[in-house]
Amino acid sequence: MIRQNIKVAVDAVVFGYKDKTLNVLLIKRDIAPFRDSWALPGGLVLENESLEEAVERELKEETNVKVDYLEQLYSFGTPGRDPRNRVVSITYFALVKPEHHEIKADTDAQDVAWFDIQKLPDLAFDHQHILEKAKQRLQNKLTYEPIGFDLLDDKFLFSDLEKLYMTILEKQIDRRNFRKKILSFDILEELDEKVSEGRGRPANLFQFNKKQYFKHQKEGFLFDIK
Amino acid sequence: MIRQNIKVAVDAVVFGYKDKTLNVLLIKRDIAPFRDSWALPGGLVLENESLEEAVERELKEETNVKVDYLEQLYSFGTPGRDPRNRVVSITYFALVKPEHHEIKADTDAQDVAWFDIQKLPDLAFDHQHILEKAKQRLQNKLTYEPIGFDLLDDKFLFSDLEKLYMTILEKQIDRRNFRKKILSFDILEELDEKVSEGRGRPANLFQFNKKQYFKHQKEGFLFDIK
DNA sequence: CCAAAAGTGTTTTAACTACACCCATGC
DNA sequence: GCATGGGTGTAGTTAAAACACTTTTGG
Repeated sequence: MIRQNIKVAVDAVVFGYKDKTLNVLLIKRDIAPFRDSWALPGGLVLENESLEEAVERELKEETNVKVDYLEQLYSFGTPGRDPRNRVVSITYFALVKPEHHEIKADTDAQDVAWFDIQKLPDLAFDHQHILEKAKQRLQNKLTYEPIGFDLLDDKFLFSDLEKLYMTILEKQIDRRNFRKKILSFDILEELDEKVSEGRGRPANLFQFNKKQYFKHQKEGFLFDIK
Repeated sequence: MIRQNIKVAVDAVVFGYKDKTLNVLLIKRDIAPFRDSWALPGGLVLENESLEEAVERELKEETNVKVDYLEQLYSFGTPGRDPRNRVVSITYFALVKPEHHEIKADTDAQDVAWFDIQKLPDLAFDHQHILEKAKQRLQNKLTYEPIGFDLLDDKFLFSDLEKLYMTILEKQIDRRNFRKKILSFDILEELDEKVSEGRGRPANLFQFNKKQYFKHQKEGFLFDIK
């Protein structure tokens, strides 16, 4: 067998929706290279864990975050992307709901923080590039899968969902058409609870019905928001 | 740094369209494990080549095929997927035009062959699973990117394109609506050449105009076939 | 009663679907 | 002249886009 000394790592782009903006979870590196730079959470895969287990372990260790949605994003393996050794990184795309935001730095990290996607610091390695790819995935995915609900609290206002779509897709959306479209999918439950934001007419809370979504999906229904 | 002994490989799912059927390029393994089984072409990544270079090299070595389209598919890394060592495989999705079909077995392979996707043998490792994923990618991609042209000769009949779509998407398509739709994209050139298939009215040859496609794409046009 | 956000319907426009007959050639 | 595949248009239906006023609350 050919002698090969390539390391395998995982990195995660974790998105959270806070204060009406899209945020990414970053760690401040405590070791060289790129010491004191901000970077995506991640690290080497252990001998006997799956790739997903590696991501979840690293996220727990480095940030104390447990994600609500996780899927593989892309693998990066250009020689030289890590100045120490050849490292192939399998990257993941993750979403967390606001209530899980009890972040805490730990292993190999001096600090952990959420960054508004519009106000990012310089990132270590090729992490800027990875983040771009993740952002595109998020934008695409939002239009054909109901992943927006993994960024909101279980109970949410329709206006929050709408703002989330506008923020992430970076465009204006007509309130009436949007509401009509989403409601026509029959995947939301309107709760008998109203919330007042302090001013204006109180709004109704809604809840995503995942079972209903899977049921409709099996019957051939396609979630699709332009 | 943590001791880690995971190998990094690449594997490719290469699709070709022959005799009005969708085919996959497979090799017959000449070494253990799974000796004499059919498998996807691929192998370990060398120390100083990129992942794409590794795929292209392995395809050249094992099958003598040079692909017309290549993109990353997915990475598989479950412990135990290779009985020898832990191997993480970064898999690729590739398309070849019919004229490049001069396949030839070489390194580590007793044989190379095209298999009709409907008549596949048992595959080594988790290659069946990888192939499923590739097939889904092909079906999806065909509807929102003009990759069908990478499976046809440079000059083709409209009926070939139509049959290709029906074969891959596994459904009937209305000839008139399909032609109308594709032509409305303004990405095909109708050539002044007719071809007779032996019987029936001779048909016109068409050619995909990639420049025109990129131009329209920049202007916001979206290729989309239902 | 004023400001602020929530809630709601109709009309116009564009895209998709369904569908059938004539044409050019080889034998 | 007949069998075979190639080429074309229209009407009906459905989904998307555009658009403005009324309601409920807090201060």
